[in-house]
Formats: sequence, C-alpha cells, structure tokens
Amino acid sequence: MRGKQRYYCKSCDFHFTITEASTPTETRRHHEVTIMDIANQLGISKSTVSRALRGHADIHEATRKMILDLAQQLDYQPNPLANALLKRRTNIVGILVPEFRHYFFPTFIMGAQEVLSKAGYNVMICQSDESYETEVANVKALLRSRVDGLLVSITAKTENFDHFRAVMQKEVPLVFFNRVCPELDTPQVIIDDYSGALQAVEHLIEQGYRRIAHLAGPVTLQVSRLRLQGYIDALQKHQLPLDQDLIVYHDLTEEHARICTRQLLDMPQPPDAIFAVNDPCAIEIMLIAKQRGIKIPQDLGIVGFSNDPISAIIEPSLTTVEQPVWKIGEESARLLLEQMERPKVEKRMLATRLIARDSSLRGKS
Amino acid sequence: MRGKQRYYCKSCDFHFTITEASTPTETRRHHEVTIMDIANQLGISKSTVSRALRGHADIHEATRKMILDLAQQLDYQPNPLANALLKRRTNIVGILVPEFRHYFFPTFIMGAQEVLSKAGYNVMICQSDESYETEVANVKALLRSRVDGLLVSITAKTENFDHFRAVMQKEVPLVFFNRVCPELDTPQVIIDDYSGALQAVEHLIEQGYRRIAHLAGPVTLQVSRLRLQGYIDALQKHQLPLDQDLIVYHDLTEEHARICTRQLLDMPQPPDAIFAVNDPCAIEIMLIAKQRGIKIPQDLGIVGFSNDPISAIIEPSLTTVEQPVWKIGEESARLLLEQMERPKVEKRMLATRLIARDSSLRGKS
DNA sequence: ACCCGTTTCGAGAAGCTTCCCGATAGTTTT
DNA sequence: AAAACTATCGGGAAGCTTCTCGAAACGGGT
Repeated sequence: MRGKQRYYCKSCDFHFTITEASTPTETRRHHEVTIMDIANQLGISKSTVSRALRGHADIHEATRKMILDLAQQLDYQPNPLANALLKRRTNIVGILVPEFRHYFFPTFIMGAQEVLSKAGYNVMICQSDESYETEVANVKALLRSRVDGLLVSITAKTENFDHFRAVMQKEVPLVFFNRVCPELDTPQVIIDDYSGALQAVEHLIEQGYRRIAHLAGPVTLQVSRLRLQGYIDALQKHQLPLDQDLIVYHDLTEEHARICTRQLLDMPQPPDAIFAVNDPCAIEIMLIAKQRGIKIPQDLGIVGFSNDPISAIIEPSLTTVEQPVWKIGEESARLLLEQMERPKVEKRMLATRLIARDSSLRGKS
Repeated sequence: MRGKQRYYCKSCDFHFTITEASTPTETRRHHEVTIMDIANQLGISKSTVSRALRGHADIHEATRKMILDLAQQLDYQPNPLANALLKRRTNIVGILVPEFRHYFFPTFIMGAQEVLSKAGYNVMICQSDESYETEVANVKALLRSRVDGLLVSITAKTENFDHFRAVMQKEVPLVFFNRVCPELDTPQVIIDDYSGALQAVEHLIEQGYRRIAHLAGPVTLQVSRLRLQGYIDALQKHQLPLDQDLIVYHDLTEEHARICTRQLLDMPQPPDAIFAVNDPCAIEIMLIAKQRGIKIPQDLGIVGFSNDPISAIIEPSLTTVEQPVWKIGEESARLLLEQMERPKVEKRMLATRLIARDSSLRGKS
C-alpha cells in the first residue's frame, strides 16, 4: 500500500510526522464494527474505506473489492448517528396524532409509512392524547430528535400555535393533515368535509327527514366547522328551518357523545334524524337509540362520517361519508417528501363520497 | 472529481492556495444553538458549560446561573445525536408488530408508550405486515438505528429466528409479547391462552353445544397452538369426541377466514358452535352466518378471543375471552426497562377471562 | 534524467457532547 | 511565609462518519 508518513509544510521546511505504532495489537473489543476496524484490518486509511463504501470514484478496483468483501464478511453496518450528526439529517420523520384508538389514525399511519419507508425514512410516532400540553411537549421532543419532517394532526384543544411556528422558523418541513391549522400558512392534506357533510344532510332530506340534528365536533377544529357549515347549507338549500337547539357540540369523547345524544333525544320535540360529526359518535347515538327502542331508520335516521369498518357491520348498517384514509396518509407523506426537496405551500383536498346504508334508508315518506 | 486548486511545496515556496473567504465574521449561521455558542458568548470553555447543564458539582454558583440563564434565553436544546454517539445509547425503543389495522396492536402500543415515555424513551414503530422478509428487514433497520431495546410480536410466517438471535448476540434487550418465539429463551409477556380457550369451549359445552368446531390460527404461532390445545382438552374433559374435520386452520386474513367458515358450514354435518381464534375472524363467521340466515345462538354458537370493542357492539353481541391489552403493553414495556437494567430471562403471563354475551347464550338445552 | 499529469490514497477537520485529567487560582494550615 | 488543599475551570480525546485537501507513486514524454 501507500506510505503513511507525510511531511508538513506550513511555510516551508517539512517536518515529518512519525505515526508510531498505535498498538493495534488486538481488535479492541468494539460493540459494533466500524469503518476503522475495516481500515485497520486492511492496513489502509478510513478515508479509503469510506470512499469504497460510498461508491466513490478515485479508488483502485482491487482495493474496492477487498474493502467490500471484508465489510460484508464483518457485517458492517454504517452508524446512522454519526452520519446524522455530520449531515444534519436523521432520515426520521415524526408523526403526531391525537390518538390511535380508532380506525382513522392507525390507517393513516400505515399509508404514510408505506410511502416514507420506501423513500428511506424511518418514522417516529407520538400521540398527543388530545392534550394541548402533551402536543407541545411532543413537538419539542421531535424537534430535539432532529426529525427531518413532521406530519401533524392537532388536538381538539389546540388554540395556540406557537409550537408550530417554532417548527416553521427552524425550517423543518411540516405538513398538516385532517385536523389542520387554519391560521398558519402551511402545506396540508384535507378532505372535502364541507361537500361530504352537504351530501350527507341532503341525503337525509331526500329520505324525508325534516327535523335533522347535528352532533357536531369542537368548534376549534376546522373539520367540525366545515361539516357544520355543510349541514347548515344543506338545510338552507332545501328551505328547512335552522334550529340552534338541534346543534350540539361535543368534545369527541364517547362519554360526551352519549350525554349530547340523550340531550337531543330528550327534547320536547326530538329530531327525526341526526348527522354525526364522525362514525364513533354516530355509533354511540345508535346504541342509545337501540337501547331506548327507537326504530332506526323509521323513527330516527343516522348518518356518520369517516366510514370506519365497524359502520358496515353494526346493525342497522351505518350510512356514512367515506374518506380515503389510506390515501390521505400517502398524500401527506408525498407532500412532505416534496416539501423536503423544495419548500412551497401546497394544499391538497381529497374527495369524499356518501355511502348510503340502512341507518338512513327508509324510502320516500 | 479531484479537488480544485492546491498549493505546491516541494521544498518550500508555496504555490498559491485559493481558500476563499470562509466568512467567519458573524456568528456562523448555525442551524441549532450548541454548547459552544454558549461557551463562546460567555467566554468560557465548553466543558464548563456542559458541567453546568448536566448539573455537576465543581462549578461556581454564579457561573452556573449565568450559563443556565443564557441557555434558556437561547433556547438551547442538547443534541441527542451527539449524545447517543458518545454514550452508545439512543433512548429509543423499537416496537415491531405484524399489523396495526385491528384493535390489539395499536392499543398495545399505547400502553407500552405510556410507560416508556415516562421513562424517557422515544419509540420507533415498525410493521412487518405479516411478511417474514419485512420483519427481518425491520429488525435490521432498528438495529442499525441503534435502538436501546426491542418489543416484538412475530409474524405468522416466521419460522426462522436468526434475526432475533442476532439481536440477542448484540446484547440488545429484547422482549416478545403475544406472539412469542418458543425456541428462543427470551423474556416475554403473554396471556393465558390455554386457559382462556378452555374456558371458552367449556362455556359452549355448558350451553349445550355438542359439535363444536375450531377456526384455528396458523400452527406456527404458539398462541394458536395453545388455544387449540385448550379447545382439545375442553372436549376431552367433557368426553366429547375430537373430530379433526372440525378444526380448520387459517392465516388470520379476513378473506381466508371467510373461506374456512364456508368450508365448515358446508359440511354434511355442520358444527353447532364455532370457537374462533380471535375476534376479527369470529366476526367474519358471524357475518356469513347471518347472511345465510343461520340463527345465532340457537343454531350456531360463536365465541371469539380478545374482546375487541366491536364485539360488544355487533348483534348479537359476541362472547369472547378478554385479554388485558393495555396492560400487556405496560407490562412488556416494564419488563424491557428492567431488562435494560440487568438482563434476566423472565416470562410473565397475564390472566384471561371469559365474557359471555349473546352469541353463545341459549340457556341449557 | 527530469518534469508533468494521472491515479490512488492518507491526514485531518467537522459535527456535538461528555468526561477524564491536569492546571490555575484562592484559601487554609503549619 | 511556605506548603498543602480546595474550588473552579480548560484542554483534549472519544464516539463514527464524510469530505476536502494535498501527497505519493507511477507512467510517459522529452
């Protein structure tokens, strides 16, 4: 191989540097085999090994082969930590969701993960658990972990967005999905909530329901507001009166959904149909109605939103608005990847589609 | 490829070297504020800053305060990459599950994550998607990411365990849960599948069912084998004949569950009850039975396993064996944490409990 | 022989921390 | 007043990689 000692010349006169034996007697028990192990064992420098492994030019074919062979034999695995430290990128994407009990978020994650892992990214998942404080803490933790990008669906309680402004200020690519943040100008992937809600309520009207209630979500969430607006506009379009008492807001917990349902059903003039902001709470409505012996869809029509798998299974089957969850995941991931290439604020909206099932089909009446 | 311009110095007089202005004038725009920024700004050494931040002794109170104040003001966040590189620990735990579509694994993850994040660990989640190759690739990726520990539930197809042997050889703490690996002597958290199955089938017998089938899982999984054994022993205990035709094995997909169900129901002498290896496939059975107009529980008793939330909602409600999923997550995480303290092989088993519901309650007959 | 260009490789820094060890001060003890 | 401590702090290495700069060897041309 090439010599190892070299002279130095700052402003002349070369003082050579005698690299004495650095006691490479035994292999120095490593936890993991490093590039230096290969270099030492082959009597060459780590630079050369790195170059060979990186597939650089400027290296003799024989040397390259030797290095590659030994690397394989030792099962050398490059250390991503060292790499991340140097390159300032971890190849990790953070995903922050409010929960993962129901169908939506796990499915979203599967879709996103498929795209991301194909692009060479690992994923770090956090749940805010619908707590604003946890959300802030999670964002901080993900930032501290130096994630290369962030996929976020906010909490129903999030009203202050400074933690996301901090993300943007650090220029960490950020994509919101589903529960987005209207006052921040960031890329996002949403579905057409308004039109979905409009379809849902028009469907109820077509089926002859006239006193239609809406079990809404928290007003803090844009999704809730849009679905509410769809509800309102559908009534207006068909010249039905808008009764504020028929709109109840709940905090997306099952418990509160039950309370609100009872409130609606206990009215002096109870509604003859309920449009629920999502399927889990539509199902709570259905359970209570069944428990009370209310006939669905004859006495009460029910429509949900999101098409959770359980909606097709429950009896009567639940009419709902389909949203392409898996695709939302894929799209969000793709948008994030594009974002990491070159920043540009882009908002994508996916279509929704009504799936009419038994819970609202009573024919014309 | 080669560098651009360099000086020449054979025996002095340096031919020019055009190292262009590296502009270290202002603070050298950092992506993140480091310990060195604090040190420079305060005119002290990074060692001192580190000590102050680490809360070491050996530091003047005034200095410490000065450092802490500036750190707060600059919003200094220690770089975990550098730390991990130095300490050889990332504070990340890997979780590897076969899927995330159903109730079990997401809930498990929530339980585990609660314990782990309280202990200061982040979590990296991978899905093998029931593919052996993906599982191997995921284990490798997690190992490469230098996770400090691993929580694993294997694929139904995993029959070669070399990738886990590699984990053990590298002395990375490893805890299996639910779908464990019998031929490896590792810590694990399981539930009492055998006794759960025994209870389930005895319950069917008590309800007067006599020709009880078992829709089993893949024999490769210990869970399946134990539940099968519980089924067999329950029959034996009550002197019922064991008919091999009444045992069908499926691969845990919904599609295959339907095929196997039809096979059972199409028999010349169909069963009067089916014990399913888990709830998702029990529900497939129920759907087909309902579709065919078979009365549940009169003509066909059904019992599942795992108590997914949907089991209480479907009609008729599904009798099932409850397993404390959340607790399995917590226990597994705790066991892993203990493992990281000091290795010892410990196996924990959590109790199961039968929940009798409508799908099997027809009274004595 | 000498010079030059080409090919192949080595040294070293950077990226950010922590920790060991040694070095200054300042303070107390004989 | 000299010696011995103590309280604080700084230097530098290590952890692993990549990349830049420049050096060594070799071949060919004159």
